[in-house]
Amino acid sequence: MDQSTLRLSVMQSNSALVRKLGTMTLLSKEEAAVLESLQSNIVRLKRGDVFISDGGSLSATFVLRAGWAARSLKTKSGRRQIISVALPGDILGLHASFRRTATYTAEALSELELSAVDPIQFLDVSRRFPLIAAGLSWFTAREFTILGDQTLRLGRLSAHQRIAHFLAEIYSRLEKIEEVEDGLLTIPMTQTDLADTLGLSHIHTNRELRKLRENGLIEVQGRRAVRILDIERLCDVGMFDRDRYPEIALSEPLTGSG
Amino acid sequence: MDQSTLRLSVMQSNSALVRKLGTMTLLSKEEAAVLESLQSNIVRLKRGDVFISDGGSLSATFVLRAGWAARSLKTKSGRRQIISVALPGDILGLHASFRRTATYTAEALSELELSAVDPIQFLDVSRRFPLIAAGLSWFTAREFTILGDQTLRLGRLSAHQRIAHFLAEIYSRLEKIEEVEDGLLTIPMTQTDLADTLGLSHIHTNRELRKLRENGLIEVQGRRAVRILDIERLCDVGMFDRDRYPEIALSEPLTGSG
DNA sequence: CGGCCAATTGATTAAACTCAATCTGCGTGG
DNA sequence: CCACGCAGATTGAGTTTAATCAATTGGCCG
Repeated sequence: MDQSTLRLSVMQSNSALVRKLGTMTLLSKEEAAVLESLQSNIVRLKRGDVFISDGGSLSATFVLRAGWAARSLKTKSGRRQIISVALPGDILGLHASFRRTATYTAEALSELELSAVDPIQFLDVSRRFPLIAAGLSWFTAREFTILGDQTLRLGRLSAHQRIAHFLAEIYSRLEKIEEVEDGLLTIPMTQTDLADTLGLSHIHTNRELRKLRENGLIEVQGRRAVRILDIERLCDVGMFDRDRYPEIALSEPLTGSG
Repeated sequence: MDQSTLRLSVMQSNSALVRKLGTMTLLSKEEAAVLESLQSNIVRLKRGDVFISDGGSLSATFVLRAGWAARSLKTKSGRRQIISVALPGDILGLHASFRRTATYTAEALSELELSAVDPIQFLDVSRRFPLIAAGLSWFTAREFTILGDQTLRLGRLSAHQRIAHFLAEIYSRLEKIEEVEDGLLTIPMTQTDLADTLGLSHIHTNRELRKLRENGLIEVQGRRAVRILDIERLCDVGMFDRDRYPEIALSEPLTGSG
């Protein structure tokens, strides 16, 4: 089996994690199988369920198999801020083996399918399969980039720009996991969730969404879907750089293979 | 040499990194020496110098030996947002071995002493010394926590609260590296730097600082120092949890030692 | 048909920004 | 030693943005 065929088979895996890591590194069949086998302990949750609690103990690492989740924090006065949104294939609590206290809350934004993995297994697998270790580190680095972008968004963009920037980011991330069809994004967040992500009131979020609609940038389809009508202009409005999360170049040598 | 004596000697190391890691894991003399030896290539920079450039290539990992640095991003319209502030002992670009493109800019906030380390060396040392690997992962997790707090600060705190929260965080972090003397913090940031960290205009930052002064929470000493007069009230005002960055408990078993 | 959650709209208030001057401390060249 | 220049800090005035308060509407499910 040549490399492109292999890559194809990895991309067809039914594990979102394998598909995602497969876009970053070139996993062997064995590596893909190992990653699959880690995810045997599957849990199903409904919207609103909390599976990691800020300040509580974190005994497992969670792999998102289907659905969306939010990492969030609350001020002492009870206001919620969503730190970042996790999409299928993302990992939460990868650091569980080093710090067994959670520093954020994680909750289901939609119906959720996730697997709870003993964090020691991740360490073990990382030791045995350097490419997986590299992939996981790559993941961590990407999370870092996304958090940086979130900071820029909250600190230096207007409400209008924040929404456009966020939608562009989600578009870009969903695109990579083949979940965009003709500009249609299924976003299982309420406007209040969106507001809590963008540091806005839900009322202001509603009004600014309407402006994006009126400007012909997006079209809201029912309660949980948004069609991006003009991704170029959306990126312009939100000052979002479409090339910000590139795949790893397959020709690029992967260092750190030990 | 018993453990407490060993710990003492590590804490007296002249390398901020060794001191910092030493508060997290119990480093052996050999491990401390290896960490020291990594940092032989020392660079000195002056305020404003950029040593990592967003979008540019990232070929080294930098260890901050003395002085402060900022990770920042710019919007396309040129507005600056400081993502996080790095203090002595912090590491920038630890992911350089996995992603050789920088996703933020790093610049000196003060005169700076840092060492540029070949990222492969970090990988190599991590493989040979599991405790160091654990310490570095711990570092990464802590950076994550700090970024999450920054997000909460920008998204859900008022200008007044943001300043109090940030000062409390800095107090807490400086305290751990023995750089607080009787509440006095040496903060080598201009008010514009502070504003760019907190997502505010420098004018508003100035006014809110004055209010903190008028309320007897802080006292500004010259251009580059702030005395915290009442850390309890400052934490209350900023809704900052003083116990948010605890040291690792020495009795807690370190997993992932292989 | 209610009941409930989410979305929407209007009116008002409050927070933070921008623009426009000063002011101040400090270093430097004359 | 002093005038000058400059960057950073400070203050005032007016404007904009976004939050809050208060209803009302829309859709969906039992």
